[in-house]
Amino acid sequence: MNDAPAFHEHDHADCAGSVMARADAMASAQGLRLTPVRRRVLEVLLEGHRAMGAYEVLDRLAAEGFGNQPPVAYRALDFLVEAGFAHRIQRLNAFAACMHPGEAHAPAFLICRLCDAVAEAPGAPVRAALDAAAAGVGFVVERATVEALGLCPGCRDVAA
Amino acid sequence: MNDAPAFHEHDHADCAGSVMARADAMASAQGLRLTPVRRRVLEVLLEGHRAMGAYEVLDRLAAEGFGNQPPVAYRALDFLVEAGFAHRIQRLNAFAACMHPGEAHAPAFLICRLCDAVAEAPGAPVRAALDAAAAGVGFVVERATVEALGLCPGCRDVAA
DNA sequence: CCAGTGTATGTTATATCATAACAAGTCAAG
DNA sequence: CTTGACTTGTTATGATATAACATACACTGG
Repeated sequence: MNDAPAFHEHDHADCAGSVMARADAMASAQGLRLTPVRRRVLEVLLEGHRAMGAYEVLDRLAAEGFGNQPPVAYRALDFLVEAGFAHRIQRLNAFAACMHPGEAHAPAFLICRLCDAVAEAPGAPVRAALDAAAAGVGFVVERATVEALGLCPGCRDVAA
Repeated sequence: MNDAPAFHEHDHADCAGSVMARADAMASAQGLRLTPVRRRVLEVLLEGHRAMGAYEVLDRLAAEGFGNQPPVAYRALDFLVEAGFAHRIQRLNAFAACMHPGEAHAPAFLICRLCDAVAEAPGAPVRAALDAAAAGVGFVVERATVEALGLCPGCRDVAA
């Protein structure tokens, strides 16, 4: 976990497939049920390879014969986040597939303001700095949200 | 900017007053108009000394004869955030007065999940770590959101 | 002074994001 | 084959946020 695949050229079908395979393995190993709806939501997130709103995901589900009410999407998304298969991007009120399921990580998100791509950067050093700052005032950090808005390599070049 | 006043005992009227005075000075210096609505919103945030939702602020405004529609609150809050007099806390969909107006800072927020107090911690080291991680993949960080959810000193003791 | 311009405020309406509560279906263990 | 845990579906509503337009205010140049 030391690069940000979303910003590189890559065989996306392949990368999505491998993430999906790892998620399957993890789910089996932990007794989590990756049901059709949940599986499909994860696939949709992987296909999009970007942060997607719950209602956007819901539209996809509805078009494929799943339920068409918000809780259907929110429940599947909440499950995926809880299981570590997806992340919630607070800044966008949106969700993105985790590209490193199973690997312990404290992700920092890099959000391109032009193309909306979202990449996970190694967040451990960031988290360490945050823990240190918090410890200075006696605060105990349980969960951290680290999100950067800016320009990805491609859009930076285009903008220049 | 090297502590988190929200978690300490302090003369709050005094601290709010001094922040307000600094905001006034800054606004004058920069030609920003700290109008009655905007001023009152900042006062409300300072009085609460915690993150407040836009509609909570709006209720206060409405009770005092200002407009009672959402845009009134959102516009004032957006102005304060833009001017650096307040911060938006993404995690809570809420706003908090900036306790260090005018000082350059990259705040990291410490949010107590029990008492909802919000403090600003020194975020420069965190930001530096984030910039480094982003630079590794060619991403340029323009704005960063760093928010930690956990326990403040007081609630940690109570919980123990 | 006062007309013109830009900014701020107020209001109506609506868009967007999210969850509570309950009903019905699925499936495996006993 | 029934019970219990979980998942999915649906209805309804709550919470957060903004678009669009009208009105009021305040400064500036004539």
